[in-house]
Amino acid sequence: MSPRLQRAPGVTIGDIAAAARVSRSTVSRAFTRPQLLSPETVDHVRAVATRLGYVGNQAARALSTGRFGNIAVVVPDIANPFFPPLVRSLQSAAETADLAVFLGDSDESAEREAKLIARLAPQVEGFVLASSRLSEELIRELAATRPVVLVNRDLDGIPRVLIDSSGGMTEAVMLLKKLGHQRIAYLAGPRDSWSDQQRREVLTSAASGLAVEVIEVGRPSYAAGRDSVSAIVRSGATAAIAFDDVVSQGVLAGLELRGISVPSDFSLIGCDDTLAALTTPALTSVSAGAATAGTAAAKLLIQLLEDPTAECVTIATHLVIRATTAAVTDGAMR
Amino acid sequence: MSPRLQRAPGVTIGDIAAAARVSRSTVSRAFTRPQLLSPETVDHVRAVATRLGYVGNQAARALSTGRFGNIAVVVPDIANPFFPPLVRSLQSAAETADLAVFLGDSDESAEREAKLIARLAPQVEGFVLASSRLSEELIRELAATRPVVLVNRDLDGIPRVLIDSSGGMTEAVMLLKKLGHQRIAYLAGPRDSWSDQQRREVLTSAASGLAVEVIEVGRPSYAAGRDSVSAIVRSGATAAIAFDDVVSQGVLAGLELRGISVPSDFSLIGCDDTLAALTTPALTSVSAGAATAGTAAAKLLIQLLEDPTAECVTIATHLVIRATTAAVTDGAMR
DNA sequence: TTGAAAGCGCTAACAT
DNA sequence: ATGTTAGCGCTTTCAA
Repeated sequence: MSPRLQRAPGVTIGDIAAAARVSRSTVSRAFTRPQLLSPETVDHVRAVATRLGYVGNQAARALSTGRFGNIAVVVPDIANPFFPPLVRSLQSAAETADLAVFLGDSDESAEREAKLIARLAPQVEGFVLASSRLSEELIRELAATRPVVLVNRDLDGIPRVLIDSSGGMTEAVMLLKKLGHQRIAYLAGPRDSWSDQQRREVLTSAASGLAVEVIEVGRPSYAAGRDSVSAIVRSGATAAIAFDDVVSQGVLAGLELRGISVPSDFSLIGCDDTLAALTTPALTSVSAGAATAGTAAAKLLIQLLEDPTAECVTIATHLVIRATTAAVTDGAMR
Repeated sequence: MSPRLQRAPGVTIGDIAAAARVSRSTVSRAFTRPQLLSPETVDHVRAVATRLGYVGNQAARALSTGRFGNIAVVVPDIANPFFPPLVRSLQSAAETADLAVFLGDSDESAEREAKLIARLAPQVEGFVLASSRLSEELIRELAATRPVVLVNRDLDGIPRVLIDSSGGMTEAVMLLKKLGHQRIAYLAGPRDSWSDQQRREVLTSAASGLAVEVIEVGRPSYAAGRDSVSAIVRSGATAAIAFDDVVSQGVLAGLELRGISVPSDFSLIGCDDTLAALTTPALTSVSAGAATAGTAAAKLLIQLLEDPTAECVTIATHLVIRATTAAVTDGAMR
């Protein structure tokens, strides 16, 4: 049976007190500190509350306790397929702890992110900042005020969930090497993205014996990927790893446009495994477990709310091989 | 143990009043109704407030005014690519009106949706319910309480944004007919989805001279689409329209698996245009303008907050032709 | 084990 | 144009 929705005037503690013939403090205690009451009283009050469809007024509670029961998650672009699974699992975990979640979309802008945070700050217990574009200074300033959990941003001393690309990226490079590729391209993501920085590093260090051409695509998008193909061709690479699956799809389209077939003429690997399993051909991708990260971030924040001790959670990645990688056929792109 | 110590250290109106040597109401008015005050007073108070780093306490404001400055958007599944663009544009429009937005993900469950709503209700001005799974009764009960805007749910008298598939669906059928198809399949969505109901109706009425085979796939997913291919083959259809792009991708994969090429052997059309433009091959799809709907819903709700008059906004769809449709080659599937 | 009463920070009559 | 006062719904001393 579905819970009843709150009625227009709102059922207050006073209403319950009257109906249950107890004082308002007793009603309050029945919910917040039931151990102080006799079990019968607790049961009775709760039964009445349920019957009346009582839902605590968070604003009033917050005013009294300073706790809001809300958290906020801020992302650069909820339409980027990396974030929805993260937000989804985040909200699910928050719900379990009876926390409501605000969503902020900064549109990849540090300025909008700051505004969003300022707007939300007065009514949330804490923040989850995913792929934050904010300056380190601003983040530290915020973190000094209230619990903050970072996702894919590595700031020492601030609780964070890091999706460690190194495993998957290394596997990707190894695979490409094994398949006979000698020159590969990396379609790089935004400069201020921690994930991108990490991927660049891993790539160059794992690529011994392999030439890596870094191609900047700016804001990662399908169009950016598609348009980067001329640069890829120019580089002479026979395989590419893209910053994410969206870019990867764009590259795929751009290659097909030029008559370059994947995987027979060219091998392609994406990252994050967001679109990869949902497309035809299915994309080889570095799986990032965004959903896992969302849950981890929520749990970390919830824990932080009680015990403000910094922590860092790392989530491993691995390569998921699908239809877009193959051995070089004649050693070079046609 | 004093929970009050956890309250965020904040500068209050009282502090400003003392520092500025005016009453608290003057301080309040300097922010909410400055036209009632002398310009000098306003400037002075605001200067002091800024110097002290004053940030209004939303909870207190809400408790006093009954206005929260928050709205909530509830979706069945934020990971479904239809919703992120909607939520994104919704939040953007809300931001313009200085409204913060809560996100609820009901996981396709009416019960969880009701819980979410009950939890959020005491701190939001209004709701946007996208593809709500709630019973009509519960929705009406909620709508009696506070402004509610429905997306893709058609309840008379309740403000709603309807993405009208009929235009796009008709175009799709016409195209298929023109291309020489005589028997097409419709991969149907969830029974309780308004969009699906509308699509079925349009399909059967627009398909004169065309045999339409309706194939139920249950909860729309990639796997469901892929697994429905045997039924498609059995039906003898040479083209298919899928309930959404995710199903469409699944069908595409299933067809390729059986050696049936799209579009040379089979024509495929998706709906919603979510994944369609981001994949290779790009998918022909009935564009649904989810982002437009999000903006429309936000605007409708904002308008409703001032003038509670019901309204219904309809958003037209059209067919976007991409690489997955073509004329029948030999009149039947190989 | 329960009740009475004092605020939390703010806004909005009602005064002046 | 500005001050005074009374709450909003809840939690939490302090009493009983």
